[in-house]
Amino acid sequence: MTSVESAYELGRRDRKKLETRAALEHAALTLVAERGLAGVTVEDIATAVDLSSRTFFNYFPSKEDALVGGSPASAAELRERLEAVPAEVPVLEALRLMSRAEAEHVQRRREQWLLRLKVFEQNPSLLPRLVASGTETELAVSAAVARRSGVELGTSGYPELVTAVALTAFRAAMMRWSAAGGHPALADLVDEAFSQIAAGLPDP
Amino acid sequence: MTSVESAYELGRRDRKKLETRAALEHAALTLVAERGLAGVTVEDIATAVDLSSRTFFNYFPSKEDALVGGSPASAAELRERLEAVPAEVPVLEALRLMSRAEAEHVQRRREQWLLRLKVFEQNPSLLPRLVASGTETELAVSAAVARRSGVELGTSGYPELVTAVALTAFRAAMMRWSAAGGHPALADLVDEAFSQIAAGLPDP
DNA sequence: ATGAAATGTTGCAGAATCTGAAAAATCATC
DNA sequence: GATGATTTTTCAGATTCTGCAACATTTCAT
Repeated sequence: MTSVESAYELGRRDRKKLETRAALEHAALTLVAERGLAGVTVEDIATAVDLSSRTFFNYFPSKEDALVGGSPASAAELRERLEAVPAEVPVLEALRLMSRAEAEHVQRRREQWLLRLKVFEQNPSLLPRLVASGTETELAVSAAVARRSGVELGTSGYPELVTAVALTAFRAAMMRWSAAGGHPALADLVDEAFSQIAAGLPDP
Repeated sequence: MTSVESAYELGRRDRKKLETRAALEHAALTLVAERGLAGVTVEDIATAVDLSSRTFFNYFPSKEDALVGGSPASAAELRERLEAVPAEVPVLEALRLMSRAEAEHVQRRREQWLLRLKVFEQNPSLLPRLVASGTETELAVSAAVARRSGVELGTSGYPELVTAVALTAFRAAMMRWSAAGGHPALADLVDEAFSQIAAGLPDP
């Protein structure tokens, strides 16, 4: 819970910064959910939070980035979660545990994530960005996987492959979760996906 | 080979269109490889092919889309390749065969794809787009998978998962191929990735 | 061959995105 | 409170992208 604890130690300035960022994210999501991606300008979003549009760009490089928001977790957090799993645990299982933890984190921000995923469904051009946020983390995670499995990055391709597949499974579970209105427990869907993968994805 | 055969039947107009499109793609790739993404404007690209920038936008909605080019294959082509595989073949194996065919197609355009992948490595902000181009196809393929495996889309999540994992494996193989300078046969790398997945991604 | 229809290309006007630089407001600290 | 650091704002400007109308080329029927 490093991130939460350290939040207590922030001064007014940084607290406001986080607030502003969250407010912009929220405004962007709700506005785009209402009017669609093309129906909302950065100006609109900024005005909704009573800020100048230039300030918006101090927080996000583009309109789309505000919708993606902070990635589900920072690369560092995921890596920590992975490294917290004992070394005897097989790699895929370790990635499952990491993903479960992440799933619970997402579920804690249930409403926000369902809104986000809904926006993404309605504006498919955004989907790439969602994957993009994973791109940075994918590197960090695959590096950790390489260390754990004693394989060098860029040789066998194993760390890259397991990592990519694991994150893909996580994303698939999120989509399914969203499509089901967020009713099932996301962690269960994650487990299910990993089970199928561990079994080699046999015909159903 | 439907696409090739039908290409013979194109009139001058459509032939020119394809040429123009390819020329724009090529110019975009080489220019960005030289100067970086930010160092190239749409104006530059259009001028390099002696077209107005307005015409550029008749072909591609954005600079980035010109770099991604036509996806490795159209969704329809992939679906056809998948449907060409006998129904008795297990789903994952069918997807492997489909990916192999695609790999050979990419290898036939070796230089172009290596350049593209190099540009993507140098401009990580583009990576999402590469995956994006897969997004459309992912839908078509998962629909075909659903039909083949007799499962409805959006219920078990199985078609979506296998499809996503298969395309991920393909992408991982392409990255590895690119990192290795395009020397190994892409089809072999694809096979290897699918083997590991079929085995449940055990520790190496 | 010729003319009408369809389609491709271009220039222009204009909205929206995004960046740099400097002034103005706000916050931290002493 | 005064001082220094950070954030927000204003402003100018480059670039991206879209609609529209004019013009050029290709296609097709005759």
